[in-house]
Amino acid sequence: MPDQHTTLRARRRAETQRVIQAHAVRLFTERGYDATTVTDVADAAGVSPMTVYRHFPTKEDLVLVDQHGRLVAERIAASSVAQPLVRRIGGALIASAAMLTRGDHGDDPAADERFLLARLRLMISTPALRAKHLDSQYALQRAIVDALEDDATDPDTAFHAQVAASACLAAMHTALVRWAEDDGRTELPDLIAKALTAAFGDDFTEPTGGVSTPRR
Amino acid sequence: MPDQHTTLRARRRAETQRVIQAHAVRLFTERGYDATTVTDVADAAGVSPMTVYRHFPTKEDLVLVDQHGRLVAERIAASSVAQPLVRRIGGALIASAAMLTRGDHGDDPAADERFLLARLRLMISTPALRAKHLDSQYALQRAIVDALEDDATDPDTAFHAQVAASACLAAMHTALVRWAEDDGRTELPDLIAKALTAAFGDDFTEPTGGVSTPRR
DNA sequence: GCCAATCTGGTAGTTACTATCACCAAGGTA
DNA sequence: TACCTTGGTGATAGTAACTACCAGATTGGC
Repeated sequence: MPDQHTTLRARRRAETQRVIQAHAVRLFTERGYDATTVTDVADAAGVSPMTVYRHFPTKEDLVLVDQHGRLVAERIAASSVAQPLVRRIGGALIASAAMLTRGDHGDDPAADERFLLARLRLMISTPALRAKHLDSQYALQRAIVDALEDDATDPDTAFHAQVAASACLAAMHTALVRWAEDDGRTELPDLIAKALTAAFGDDFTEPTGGVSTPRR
Repeated sequence: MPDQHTTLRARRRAETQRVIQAHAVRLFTERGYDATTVTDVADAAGVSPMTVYRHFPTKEDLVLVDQHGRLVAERIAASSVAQPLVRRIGGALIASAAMLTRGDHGDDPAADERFLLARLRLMISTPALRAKHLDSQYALQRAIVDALEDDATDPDTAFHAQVAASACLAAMHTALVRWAEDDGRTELPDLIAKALTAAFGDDFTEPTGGVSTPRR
């Protein structure tokens, strides 16, 4: 079996996924999420409802599926253990956001950002999407804690990591909402940095050498 | 019309709600949330499925409905505007948690806490419940910001309040999860205080010019 | 060209939820 | 007591998100 992702099958699979998701986000934006059935999406994409469910387990996944979690976890694992927790996590969140907004795969860089904004607006305004998105952020929180590699035998250390990760993600989420309300006019990484500074103040802005506390 | 809540109708209504929710949480815990249908709950409670939907708009509400949000918002509104944000919000969260765990309406005080624990365990382990619970926390975040009464004409001030509220709630949620994992053996208010301290350090523990707080 | 793996589509469910109807008890009024 | 409005309850029928389960078509390695 060729582990390359460039086999014809894999390329077709990725392409149909892209097409289905694009039509889904467009229809949801035009007619509303609840007013659009999965069958509508399937018809628009030129496939059967069954195929939609094959690629996206739930209707919500048509909007929520992305690579953000993977990006963040990789950045966390690559970050220096010497830095304070909020700085490690916050830095990874900012860097990942920069990658996402810059657009990853050529073509039209602005199109990627517009698509991201459209998805984000849906995630914020539609209760079902908002709920599942928040749950995926909760999953990301656990992934972050795992990626920190604290070898946390001490329950207090583990608790500290959980708190730091959840608070950082909450701050980022607030920045995301603000970014969407602003129609993406502000730079997202800057907004996230601002949110983290608002939450943690010096603990986030000042790196390791700071006068502030290297506390428990 | 008698605005008292003690009319026969209101009492019966509250009682049926209580009975339905109790049977629901019991069945969900015994058989699992997904494996239990709304009809099962209705049968156990001795009512029709329609009646269940009259009292609880969705299946998730059978577990999620509670008074926590109202408690927190009231405490926030009653807190001193002079205090820093995280302290106002954190204080309200701790005080509300104390009220919830102490049990509010007589009878068996430990029963209230056991019921709360059972609900919380379901909220954490069942994806659908977890997602909607997180979404209700997001709604609580906006309620908190409103209750702060900042008259935030300045968008930066509003942003700061959003960030503070979301980060505090994230810390509280981490404490809730820990509390459930611990089967409620630790005092919940203490856990929340610990989480807030872990997240914000001195910003939370040290009040405006005050000495350190009597924490554990 | 051949076989296994995969993609796709159709049918027939289950279940959460909604809309609409009629029935009956609660509670204030004559 | 008799009446009548209000609101809780229940049955029926319908929508839509899924979930097996089965059958045909296409790809990719031999």
